Amino acid sequence: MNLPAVSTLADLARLAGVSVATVSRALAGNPVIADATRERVLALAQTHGFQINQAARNLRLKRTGAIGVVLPLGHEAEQHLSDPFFMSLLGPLADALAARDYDLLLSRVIPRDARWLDSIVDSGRVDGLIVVGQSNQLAAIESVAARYRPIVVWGAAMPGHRQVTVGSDNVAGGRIAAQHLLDQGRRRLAFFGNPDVPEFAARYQGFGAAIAAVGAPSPTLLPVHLTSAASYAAIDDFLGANPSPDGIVAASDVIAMSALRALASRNQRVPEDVAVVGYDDVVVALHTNPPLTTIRQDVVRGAGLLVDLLFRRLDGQDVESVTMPPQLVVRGSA
Amino acid sequence: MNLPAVSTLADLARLAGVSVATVSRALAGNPVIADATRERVLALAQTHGFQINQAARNLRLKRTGAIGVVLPLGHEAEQHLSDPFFMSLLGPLADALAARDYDLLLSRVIPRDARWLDSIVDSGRVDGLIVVGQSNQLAAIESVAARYRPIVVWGAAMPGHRQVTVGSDNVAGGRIAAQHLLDQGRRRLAFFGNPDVPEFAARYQGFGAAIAAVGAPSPTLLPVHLTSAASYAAIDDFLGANPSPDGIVAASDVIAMSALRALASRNQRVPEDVAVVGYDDVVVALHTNPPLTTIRQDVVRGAGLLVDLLFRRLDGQDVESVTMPPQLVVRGSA
DNA sequence: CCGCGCAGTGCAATCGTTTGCGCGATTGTT
DNA sequence: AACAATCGCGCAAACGATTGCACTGCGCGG
Repeated sequence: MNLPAVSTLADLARLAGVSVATVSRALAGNPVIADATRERVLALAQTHGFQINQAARNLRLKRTGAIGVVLPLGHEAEQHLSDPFFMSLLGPLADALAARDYDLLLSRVIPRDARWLDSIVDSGRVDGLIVVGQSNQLAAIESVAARYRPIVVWGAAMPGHRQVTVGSDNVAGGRIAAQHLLDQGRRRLAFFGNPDVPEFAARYQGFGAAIAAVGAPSPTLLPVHLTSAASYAAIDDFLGANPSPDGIVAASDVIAMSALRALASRNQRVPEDVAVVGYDDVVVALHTNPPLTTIRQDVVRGAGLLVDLLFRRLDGQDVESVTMPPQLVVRGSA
Repeated sequence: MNLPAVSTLADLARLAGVSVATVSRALAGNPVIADATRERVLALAQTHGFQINQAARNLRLKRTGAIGVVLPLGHEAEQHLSDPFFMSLLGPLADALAARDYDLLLSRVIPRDARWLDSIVDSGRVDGLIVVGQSNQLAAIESVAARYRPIVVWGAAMPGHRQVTVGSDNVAGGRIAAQHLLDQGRRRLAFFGNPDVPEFAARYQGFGAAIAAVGAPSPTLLPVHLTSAASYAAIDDFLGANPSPDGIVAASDVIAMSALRALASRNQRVPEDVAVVGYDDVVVALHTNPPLTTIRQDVVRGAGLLVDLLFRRLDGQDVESVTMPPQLVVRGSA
């Protein structure tokens, strides 16, 4: 069958013997159209594989039909790919946006000046923005959030800030991780991670609180960077220069993996000599040796919430940041 | 300064005291406009931060301004996030497309029927398609490529096929990996990976050829799945039921990591008892214990080439598939 | 001095949808 | 039976940019 391509409402209107306006309303499910007419139009659209022209639609509706998803690479600009955890948010985000008939416009940005976010917002290419990770760009995000409604952020909720965030309860996560180590009788604990990143700061805070609560010695903080090479070097140096802790909480699984490697190279057994807890439960956490005990964040739910809140904001609603409970996944490393 | 928002060509035209047409031409750099006029318009656009309305522009130009990037999840539909290697292509792709002023529309698809790709192509939301990974969808891709020009694929070049591909030379990669093991005197080799995936099949082919060339015993093929859980189980079963190989080439780093873990649980030392070579050099390959020896593919160059070829096809040019040389990265595991 | 060419600009149609408004036909009310 | 209140649908004006064509002056050759 070689049907003539029907690519516009006008084509469809001609076939159905009605006006363009009627076709438009029929497809939109506008109840003012008679059921019989609607069915006829819908059937024709179906058989001819009609797809509406989004550009025209968006123009008329004064929207772009796309949501920008931006990955700020604030720390470690030289690293050309971002955190595996953030990448794992991407898939679920794509799905959640597709479900609402919005496109996902990906851009990853190395912030070079203070106005990088402004220029994305003002580009007019997106109807809203999802920022994945606060990185060290809290101020830039905050300044945009103050003037631009449709923006939501994956990260830590900061009291007093205007940005709407979705994230797991990092304080609780840090506390749970520390508690897991304390429960095993470990007392010489260390935290590996850069507290300039807000999420990490919160994890460190919970970590410290749990330790203080049981009166254990105050922990060590090693502010390692996120690139593999740098973090490994920092950790290796640390282990060489200090008496080894008997428990480590890493701010991310990638850091935890660096720690595992550094410990192995110094013949420290995990978990016997040193227990290690990661954070994120990225796919490969299962594959380390030993498999990584870690704090899981629910990316699917997180992605759903991000999209949900974003559209509520587009609707003009005022919404609250959401923090989800993290979950301890016990494997071999602690 | 509180300038009135200048959001359309008409606004700008009013300010410049010219017509909309002139502004349009000035911004487009059309040489028919007097230099003085062009400069004036450009200056005004600059100071008022004018951004052209893409929806209107795209409608008029009958294009969408977006390139679809699709990740087919053919094998292992239940896995909700795709291969870390493919994710690592995403960033460079976003950059390369942004450089040409195209948006990157992300969609990941679990192929449920034979026409999943057709429906993306016919949706009219994109001007072209980049398919990242052939998965087990070679036929579906081929059938679309036969009727739709602007599509390029990351994967293996298949002689006689119509799809234009960019990828590393998987046969060479497999050969290099095997050769590296053979050079160490290892002879009882195994390949872990599902040859239904074209890239993997090519790697296996090169692997086998290198072994045959030195007259070593013919290798074992274990067609493991890509999900972590399944691959670990399959490898563990295999190691339990068979005499252990002394060298393993995995079709991907993720599989290699499963292998490392399974070997560790059976107290096999790596690389002393068994050497393991991975494929892809994903970020975490550096963090395994021992660090993974692997075959690196150049994602940045690959992304650039994909975009390049795609736009050449959009231009109507005929282009050839490109295969890039892979590179052995020697670390601790082999 | 007339007319022709050309540089520079404006007019208006066009891309495909959405939607306020108006109009005829049908139905319901007294 | 007359009139009002629906109901269903079409007309036409947007949305904002691009572009073929027409138009206005000006310089210049004949």
